[in-house]
Amino acid sequence: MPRQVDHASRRLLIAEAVCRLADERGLEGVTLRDVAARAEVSMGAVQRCFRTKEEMLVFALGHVGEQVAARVRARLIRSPAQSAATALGHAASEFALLRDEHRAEARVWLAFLAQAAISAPLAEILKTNYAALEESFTHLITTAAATPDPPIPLNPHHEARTLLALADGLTTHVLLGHLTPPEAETVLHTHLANLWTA
Amino acid sequence: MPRQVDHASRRLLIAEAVCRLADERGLEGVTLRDVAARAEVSMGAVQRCFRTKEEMLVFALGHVGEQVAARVRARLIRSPAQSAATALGHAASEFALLRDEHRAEARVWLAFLAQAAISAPLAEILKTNYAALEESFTHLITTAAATPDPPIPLNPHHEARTLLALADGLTTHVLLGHLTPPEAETVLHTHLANLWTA
DNA sequence: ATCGTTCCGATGCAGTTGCATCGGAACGAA
DNA sequence: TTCGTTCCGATGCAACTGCATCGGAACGAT
Repeated sequence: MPRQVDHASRRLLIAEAVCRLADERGLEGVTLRDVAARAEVSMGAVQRCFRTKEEMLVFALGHVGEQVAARVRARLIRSPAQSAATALGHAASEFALLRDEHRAEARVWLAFLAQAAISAPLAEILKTNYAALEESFTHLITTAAATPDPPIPLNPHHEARTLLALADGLTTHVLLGHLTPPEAETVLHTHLANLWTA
Repeated sequence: MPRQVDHASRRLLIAEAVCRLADERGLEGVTLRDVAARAEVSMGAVQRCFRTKEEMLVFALGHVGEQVAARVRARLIRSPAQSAATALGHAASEFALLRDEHRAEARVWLAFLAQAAISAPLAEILKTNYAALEESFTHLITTAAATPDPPIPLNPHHEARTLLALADGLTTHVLLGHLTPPEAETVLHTHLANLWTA
């Protein structure tokens, strides 16, 4: 066996570079040369890891999706939630990428979102991610609605969709500067609060 | 006075071409040559109307924004609303671009949204558009909340923001195929219905 | 008819792009 | 060590990009 290289970790390295570039200049500013430079590998290495540019982008999007999902999960575990309702608040707030330190991630997400409207493979990945998130939210809402006495009559699946769309919209509006992160946070939490009092 | 050309209408013609291309291939697939071909003018003509490509894109975005705003306005006038509440429902549904025939417009909107995260001039235009929409919604909500007896205690400005973000998120999710247009429509209208019963 | 101005379309150009190619370095097996 | 395989980095290349340029067509004033 000749020289062997850890492809998996190199792919991750490249995906990170793609994200940093997408954050700075948008997805159309991502070129193979720049990615290679940013990842501090040669272009040849990039080409060996991914046959085409699109393959690289698809992998990078998958990576971002996992990061977001992981953060939501981590948040749920870290604060084991006095109640499902607060857990839901934490998860939604985490997903909405409202905090400044997630601004880069949010921009990458938006860039991929727009690209997915054109590229079917990207859209497929995003759909999978959204479906998973929707299910998580549905589950939390179901629990939260059943907890109090009397239970709150809600359509969990439906509310999960609402929450997901609202969070996405808020992320976008914060990125544009139409809302500030605290404003968006307020909107999000008021919406959740209204759920339990409706 | 030598040969004169209607610049304004030509700019509109070109903006339309930009939109059709952005719908098909995304904003990064929009090149001066293709725009010229699609608008059935020469590249020279495009260059005379807009000094740079960015200037062209900015104008095109302004055009789209006006179209959307005009549709919302038209909808409000066409059905002079038995109540402010139903008027709001119509306006929001119009803005969310959920119907199939607005799919192209929604894709263009999303493409510009992503670009605006990179380009300050584009972001400026979008912010203006959103601010105007937010004010319209605020006004409608104020009226709707004051109509019944007793009045409904709401923060109109706040609810307008929520509605705007929700509509945007729904548009995105429909474009991705995560939701179908009817599903999104249901989410939107349920949210509105909950407003008046909260 | 002639002129002067405005506009047009074609072409040129330097810079980038994604991808293909290839000689040689790196490394494990013998 | 020697060989065989795998990987690497540089380079090449055709296509495409936005923008500049320019000769001439179109057209109103004279």
